[in-house]
Amino acid sequence: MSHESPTFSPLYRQIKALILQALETGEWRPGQAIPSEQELAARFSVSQGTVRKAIDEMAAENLLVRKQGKGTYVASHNDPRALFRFLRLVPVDGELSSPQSIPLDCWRAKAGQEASRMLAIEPGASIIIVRRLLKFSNKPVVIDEIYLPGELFQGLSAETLQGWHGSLYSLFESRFGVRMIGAQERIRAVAADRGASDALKVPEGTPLLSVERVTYTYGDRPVEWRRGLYSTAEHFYLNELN
Amino acid sequence: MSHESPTFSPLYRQIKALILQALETGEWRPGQAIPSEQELAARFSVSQGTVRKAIDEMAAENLLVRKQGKGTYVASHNDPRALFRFLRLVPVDGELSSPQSIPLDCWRAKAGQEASRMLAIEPGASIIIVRRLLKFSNKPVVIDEIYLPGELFQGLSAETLQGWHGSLYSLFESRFGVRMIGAQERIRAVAADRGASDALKVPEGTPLLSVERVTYTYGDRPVEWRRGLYSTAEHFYLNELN
DNA sequence: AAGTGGTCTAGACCACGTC
DNA sequence: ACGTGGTCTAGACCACTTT
Repeated sequence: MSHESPTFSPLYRQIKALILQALETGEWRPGQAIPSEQELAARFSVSQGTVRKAIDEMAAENLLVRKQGKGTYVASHNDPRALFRFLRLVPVDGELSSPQSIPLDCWRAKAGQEASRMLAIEPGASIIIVRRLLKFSNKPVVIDEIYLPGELFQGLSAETLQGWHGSLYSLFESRFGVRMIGAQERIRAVAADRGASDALKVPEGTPLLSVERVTYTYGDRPVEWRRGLYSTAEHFYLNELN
Repeated sequence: MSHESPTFSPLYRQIKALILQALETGEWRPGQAIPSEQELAARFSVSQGTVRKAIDEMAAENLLVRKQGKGTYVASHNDPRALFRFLRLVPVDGELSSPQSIPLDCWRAKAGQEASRMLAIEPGASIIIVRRLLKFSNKPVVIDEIYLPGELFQGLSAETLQGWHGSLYSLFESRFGVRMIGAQERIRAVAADRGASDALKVPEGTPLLSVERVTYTYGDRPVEWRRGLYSTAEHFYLNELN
């Protein structure tokens, strides 16, 4: 194996890229087991240790999940543990309960300047906008406005959302084959306007968390842009720094 | 090597614990190089690969920093790269500039209920309280109130803070031997009270981010509790979700 | 018993930084 | 030239799950 200098990429990263590619093309689907390390080693003609290192990195990135004695699985948003990876909201006191997602609106539009920049699509391209409410213990806590590229989410409608019980990302994954694997959130404090005050049942002007999120799929391609307003009277945004 | 079942801990974790212990006792200090993998392998009578795996984990936890060709170093808050690991504040537009820390007050007190719970010390134990302002490009952006266990930070005074140029954590590390290695932040939105409005030069009632942080040293021991109020007019809190 | 991931070892060689 | 971390291999054995 020759290791040419400027573009040197170790073997295990090339293997990683190949596995990634198989995930992207849907050869192995979320929730399913991928082939064993031995099989992959044979397939790619490398040692098991090299496959192992590739998988190690992907497990650290939450793309794969290892289960000793069973196998290695493609991570899925159907797994309830995955929910709080993207929703870092915790009640001030009391147990961590699962929220209920209530779709309010869903319509099509053309991408404006901001949406086109955030989603890396042409201005004027088709987008879908979803507004939805998140309730914890039957109390409204988050109001979200979500922008999706129309091309990837063809057929998404209010009815689709109504009929789905589970997280949005598990819907996107199951119905549209779009897997969210990372995101960047920009957080500020804002005053509740009329709309937010109505939806969240708080007085106008109440300080709220504004959480702007760009979500990425494989290859760091942005596929969702959303803005959430969080009522932090009884919840807070929890962040671990390591 | 026998691997008794219920309390089984792999060898590389035991090595990790030993290295951790050496860090804790100050055998190797922040910024310094630790012995080479070969030396450590000899010292602990294991293979280099086992030491390597222990160090891998500690590098992933930002306790050690590997530098190919040079050696492995103890992570330090003197390293300017470490600053934004704990200060996730980014200007809306413009370059990422380093903030200026301006100490306002520093006094001793007895731990109340909340401080004693957060710092895991006895109620009534001695604590030190610091108030300080953070300026970016000479504009006030963050006002912090910081609670420290008096026992660990004996001799910390307003003069100490005045004379220090660098981050607080690099001061704590250099002068008091206390290394911050992780933290948990609870974020909410609040309205600026009189004090915050004065310090941050914003109208009373302006929505601000309230960031409560508990910071941990080795062994997950809490050693700092602080509350910051962030003005998010020209900055936002940036969080990466993976 | 068989198959999976997890650990541990030993040795060879490569890439990087320093002397 | 030398020492450091980084990669790759091959083989042995352990722990966990399923058959």
